[in-house]
Amino acid sequence: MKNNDSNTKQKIVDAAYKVLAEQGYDKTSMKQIAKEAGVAQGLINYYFESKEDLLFQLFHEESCRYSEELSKLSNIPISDKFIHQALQVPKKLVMDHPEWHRLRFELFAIGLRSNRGAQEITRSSKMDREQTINELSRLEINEQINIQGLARIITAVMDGLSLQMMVDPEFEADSAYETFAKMIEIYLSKKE
Amino acid sequence: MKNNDSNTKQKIVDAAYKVLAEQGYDKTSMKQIAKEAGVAQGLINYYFESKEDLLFQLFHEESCRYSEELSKLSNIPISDKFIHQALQVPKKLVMDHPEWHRLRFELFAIGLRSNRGAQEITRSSKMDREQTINELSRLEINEQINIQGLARIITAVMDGLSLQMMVDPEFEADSAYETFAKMIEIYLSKKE
DNA sequence: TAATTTTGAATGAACGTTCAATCAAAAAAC
DNA sequence: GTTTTTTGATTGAACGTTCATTCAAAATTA
Repeated sequence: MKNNDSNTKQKIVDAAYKVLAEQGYDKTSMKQIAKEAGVAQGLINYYFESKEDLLFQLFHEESCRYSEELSKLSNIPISDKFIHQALQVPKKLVMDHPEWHRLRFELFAIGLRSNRGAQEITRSSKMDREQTINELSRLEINEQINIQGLARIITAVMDGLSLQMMVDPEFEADSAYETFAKMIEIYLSKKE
Repeated sequence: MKNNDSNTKQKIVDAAYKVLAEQGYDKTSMKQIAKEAGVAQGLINYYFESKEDLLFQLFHEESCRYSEELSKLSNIPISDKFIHQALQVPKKLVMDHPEWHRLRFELFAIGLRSNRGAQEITRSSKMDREQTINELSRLEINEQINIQGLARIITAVMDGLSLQMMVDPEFEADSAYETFAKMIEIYLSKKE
C-alpha cells in the first residue's frame, strides 16, 4: 500500500495554520491552504469533513501545544519573586506568538456560533485554568482565598491583556503585568 | 443635497446590528441585511462603501453607546462598597447584552487584520480605559499606585471575563467579579 | 425640470464541496 | 518470483451556490 503514515494530514494542518494566521478564517480559501501544503485541493476534504472541521482540529492541536508551554510554570521555584516570574511565561507566549492569539480570538468569534467550536474553546479554557490552579496550590494560601475565582481572574487578565497588546502596538505590557503581579501578591499575603 | 437626515441609513445600521449579532460577520449577507431593513439590496452600497465599512460604522456607533452606559458609573457615590458597586455596571452590561459582546469580539478578530478596524478598536478601548481612570481618580489613592496600569488590568478583566461568560454558560460570574472586587480593594488600601 | 434616493436585476468572481479517474504500493494468487 | 487484484491516497476539473458590488432605470423630492 501507499505510504499511509505519511505526514500529509499534518502538512495540511501546518499549512492551514500558516495561512489562517496570516489572513484569518473567511479570507482563507481551501485553495490557498492546498497550495501552501503542496497538495491537491480536494485532498483536504478527504482528511477533513469541512473547512470548519479543519479549523477545529487545528485549534485542538495548537491549544494542546500551548498548554504544554504553560506547564513549564512548574519548573519555577517558589520564592518571593514567584508570581512575577510566573506571569512572564504567558506574557512571553503572547509576545513571541501573536499570530496564535489572533487565531485564538478568531476561533472564539466563530466558536461562539457553533456547538463544536464552543466545546473546543471550553475545553481549552478549562485546561488553562486548571494549570493556573495547579500552580497556585503550590503556594501556601490562606483558606479564605477563593482559588477558583482567582484563577478565573488570572485567565481573564491574560486574555484581556493579549487582546490589548495585539490591538495597540504601543501598549506598555510590562507595566500592566507588573501591576497585576503586585495585585496578586498583595491579595495572597493579606491576613485577616 | 436633500433630505439626507432621513432615517434610511439608521434603519440599515439597526438591521445590520440585528442580523450580524445573530449570525456573525461572514455568514451575514448584504441581501439579508437589506431584507431586514426593508430596503433594496443596492441601497446599502449607496450609503456605505462596502460591507466592511458598514461594520465599522456600526461598531463606532455601538461603542459610543456602550461608553455612555459606562459613564453612569459617575452616579455611584463613593463608599466602602464603591468598587463592588462599580463592577456591577459592566457585569450587568455583559449579562444584558451578550450579543453586543459577541459582535465586539468578532470585530476584534476582523479588525486585527485591517487598519481601519484596528483604529476603531483602539479608539473604543481608549475611551473605556479613560472612563475607568476617571472613576478611579475619584477615590483617594496612594501615590505609589499605578493608576494607568490598574485601569489596563480592569479593562482586561472585563474583556476576559465576558469572554468566559459567553463561552461557558455555566460560568459563575458572581464569584469571579467578587474576587476581583476584593483584589482591587486590598490593592488600593495597601499602605506601605 | 433637476437632483437625489431607491430599486432589483445583472455581473462575474470566488467559494466549499464532490467525484470519477489515476496511480503506486500492498496483498493475494499462481 | 511473477502476475493479478485490491486498496486507499491523490488529483483537478466541474458543480452549484453564494456573494458583494454595479448600474440603468424608476421613483421621489425639491
